[in-house]
Order: sequence, then structure tokens, then C-alpha cells
Amino acid sequence: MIFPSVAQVVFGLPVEGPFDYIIPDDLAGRVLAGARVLVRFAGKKRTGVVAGLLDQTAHPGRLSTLIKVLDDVPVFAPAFLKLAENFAARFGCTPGEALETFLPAYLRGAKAFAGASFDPHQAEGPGAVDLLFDRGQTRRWEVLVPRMAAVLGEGQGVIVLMPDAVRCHDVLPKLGALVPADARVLLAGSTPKEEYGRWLSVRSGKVRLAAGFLSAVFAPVKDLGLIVVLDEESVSYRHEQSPFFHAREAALERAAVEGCAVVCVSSAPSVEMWHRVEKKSARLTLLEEALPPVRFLDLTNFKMKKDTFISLGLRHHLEAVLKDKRRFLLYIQAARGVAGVAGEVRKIFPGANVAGYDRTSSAMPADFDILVATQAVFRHRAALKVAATAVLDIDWEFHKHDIQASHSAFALVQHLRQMTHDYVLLQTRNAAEPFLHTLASADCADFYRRELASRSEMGLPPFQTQVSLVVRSQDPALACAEAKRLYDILTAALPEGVMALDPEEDRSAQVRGKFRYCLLVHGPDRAAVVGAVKNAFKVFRAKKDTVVTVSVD
DNA sequence: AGCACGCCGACT
DNA sequence: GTCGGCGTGCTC
Repeated sequence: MIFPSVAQVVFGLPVEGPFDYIIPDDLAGRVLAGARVLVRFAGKKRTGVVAGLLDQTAHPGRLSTLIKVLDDVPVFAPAFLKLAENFAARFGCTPGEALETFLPAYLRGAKAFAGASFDPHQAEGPGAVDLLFDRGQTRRWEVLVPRMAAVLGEGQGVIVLMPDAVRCHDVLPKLGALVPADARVLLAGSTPKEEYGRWLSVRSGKVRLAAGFLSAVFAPVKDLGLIVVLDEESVSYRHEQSPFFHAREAALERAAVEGCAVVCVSSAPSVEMWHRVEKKSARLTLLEEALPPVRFLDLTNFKMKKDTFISLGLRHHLEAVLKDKRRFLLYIQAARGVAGVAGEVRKIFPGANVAGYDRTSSAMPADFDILVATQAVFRHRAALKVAATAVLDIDWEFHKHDIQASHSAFALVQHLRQMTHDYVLLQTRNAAEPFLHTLASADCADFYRRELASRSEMGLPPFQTQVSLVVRSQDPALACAEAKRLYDILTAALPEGVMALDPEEDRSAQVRGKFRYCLLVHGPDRAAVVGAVKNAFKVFRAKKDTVVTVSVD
């Protein structure tokens, strides 16, 4: 038997690779693709992953020898190696960095692994993608539970992603009924050792239902049949450190490689998912529910007294609800501060029980007539119901000129409607803005039509790929100069069809003491856009005290 | 990423 | 004279 003599190794570093290593005779036949190995790289011992095997190298003469095989059985099945390639191309990192993020922290070092062999089934064609649009967020389980039960009944596994720990209370009881306790696991915050233990129980095939947050999308579930992405529109699915990725998009990449199905669930679907429905790459299931109407409170030409927030119109609405001894939710921007607004409301309605709720609140006030709350109130989205709701300043949502702004306003309104019996009121000084009226339309498609048209026109995702580069520094002048320098390098050799927008100061000028400049690169061809950014980084090197971060879409 | 090499400015 | 900052190139 002749064994390959060269291993191609990749590392969790921003260097492309792969790097070739000689397989010594005593390890012949023991080095398999997908196994972690210990090698000397740039003068230091490092853990890498065997991405492939060769009989001959293209770099003869300067090869180093492989030191040790860390996995008797490769940690990565071929499907994961393939996923790493796609993931790297999609999110602009190296395949080695992708593989590192697939692993639990415990295995990122040189700890030995001795699990059983693992074969995710290779795609027999792409799996179906569903968008479950649950308008009232109460009926999703009617569809999800039988769907998961069917997959589990076939002997296949299921991953359930939720955006954050807040959803656990609602979600875990629903999963409890599906499989015995020892066949399901919550892959969440714990020590690396515990995390590894749970990861192993999934990989061994004992656990067939794995729930968790972002990184659960990489759980080594055997015969994966279905990935459920709960509240797929949530911004919490963005991984905000390198490598930047979106867990919903990662789930779709994984499904394409393994051929499993994906169900994305939302009561305010992302523009991306709606676009997939229109392109027929996802099927829409609409779960209708009666929702209260949305009305506007037009403040155009209405002068407000200095340092007051409650308009005359809003006051009348509050009065009417209080008179009926019912409850009112007043939604404010966190930046306004709950205390100030609540104080003003108390002054106007001395007899009413006015409570406040924001991020710092430990518990929902047991009793109130008027609740002044920030977006933190959505922690209680499933449990809280009031007669009427008002958004103090819906225009504020659009002032952040972020590509997500309009969708986040849409989602805000949808979520408030779910918590409201009679009506949702939006206070605005832009009553003529047609976009605002799509938020109130009885037909949700109006919002998506308009939003997709505008994104198409502006060359934004999901029509084009957009990469955002953020330059951060303590020194505003340095941040600005570096952003400019990066822009110049980028535009010096911009391929056909790729466009770069001038660096712009971040709206929230300082975040954690750092000044931020953002530049955007976009174009219709993902590979060209990501390639242009990668090339720019070969030349551009971040100066001391500045950090540049890259995220795709 | 991390490190060695190499070039310029300000200190015993 | 040389110590040490940081720009540049490279890692099989």
C-alpha cells in the first residue's frame, strides 16, 4: 500500500495557505483529510487541519515535517471541509479560520481528540428552504413541532437556533416533548470542558436535537435533516468578531452542503428571506392572525414645548385608555431615557400608575397603567399584552441611516402589534413619507415591495454583495486618515463592476472610546467584491493603534 | 496573526 | 556610536 507523502495544512490565521508538510514514514497512512495535526509553522508549533493529501509538492526543498497527528479519527468530515471553503468565500475569511470557528474552544488548541468517526450525509441535492411567517408569533409551533417530529422520526437530527438566551424559556419546553431528555441538549454558555462534553454527545449520535445560539449552527449533528432558525430577522445572529458571519446565512450554506432542510421562522421576516421567496429559492408559509391596526399621529406643524415629549394628541389617547381602566405601552428610544419621559407622564396623570422598563430593569413591573419602555420590553413579547401602544418617535428609526433602519422600524411595529389589542400609534413629523405608510399597510408585502425596490435601485444586498470595512482608532484624525488610505488603495485597482463608497464617519461617532470610519464596497459579483477587498489588504496594513474589521453583507 | 529583518531618529 | 520605534515581507 502506497500512502500519500505530503499533507496540505491550513491554520486559523488570516493566511490563505494551504501549506505543505512531509508525512514521516512512522505516520504514513495515519494522516487523513480533516484531522488536526501539530506542525512547525513560522518557527512555532501550531495546530492545523489537513485540508488535503498529495503525492508530490509544488514547493520541493523547503518542506518541514509533520510533528504529530492529534486526531486518530478526523474531527472534520469531508462535508465540513467543503463547508469551510464555501463559508470562507461567503464571509471573506480563510478556510482555516472557518474550520477553527466550527470547533468548540476546547479543540482549538492541541488537545487530543478521540471521538468516533463521523459522516454527515453528503448532499443528494439541495434541501428545501422554508420561510414560516408567523404574524402573531403564537402559531409557529403548530407547524414546527410536527415538522421536527417527522425529521426525528426518520432517524435524522435537528438543530434549533435561537438568537439569544431570552428565547430559551419559550423554546425549551416545546422541544422537551419531541425526544427523551438524553437525546437533546442546549449548547450554551459554560466552561470549555462542559461545552466540549455536550459537543461530543451530539457528535456521538446520542443527541439528535441540538439547540443553541450562533455557534450551534456548526453542531456536528449526525444525519442532519433540518435546521430551524427562530426569529431569523434578529440582529443577534450576526457574529460581531472575526470571522464575521450571519448564523442564518451559515445555516443555508451548511444546508447546501449537507442537503438538509432549513426552516426560518419570523414574525417580521428579513428582507433577505423575503427576497428568497420572490426568487422562489424559499417557500413561504403564512400563519395569519388578527393584528390591531396601525395609525399615525401627525405632529407636522405641531410645536412641542421645550423638554416635553407628550403631544396633545397622545395625551388624549392616554386619557381614553386610562378612563377604561386599561393599560398603555409607550415605546421610546433608549437614548431618550425612561426616567425623563415617565416623569412627564406622571405629572400629566398624577393618579395613574406609571412604570418604566429598560435594559437595566431586573423584572417587569407587576402592575401598571402606563408603561414607558425601550426595546428591552421585547424580552416579554410573548407574555405582555396591553390595550394600546404608541411609538413616541418613529422618525428616529429612519434617522440612523443604516441599511437595516427601515426593516428594524417595520419589525418594531410588527412586534408592538403582537403585544397590543386595540391599536398601535406612530407619532411622526413625516406623515407624507410614503415609506412610513407601508408600515401601517394591511398587506405586509407593501413594505417588502418598496424596500426591495429601493435596495435594488441602490445596489444593496440582497441584490448585490456589500462589504463594510470599519476603521477604528482612539485618535479621530488617524482613523480618518487610515480610512482614506484604505479607500485609495482599494480604488486604485478596482475590478470591473465593483464600487467603493467614500469613507464616512460613523453616526455614533465614538463607540467605547474609539472613533470609527466606515467604508462600503459593493458589486453584483460576490467573488469580485470579496477579492477586491482581500487584494487591498495585501497592500494595506493597519497602523499601530488602529483596527480594521471586515464584514460581508 | 506573529515574527524577523531593516531602516531612520534621539539617547548614554 | 547603538537602542528601539515601526514599515515590509514571509510563513510549507
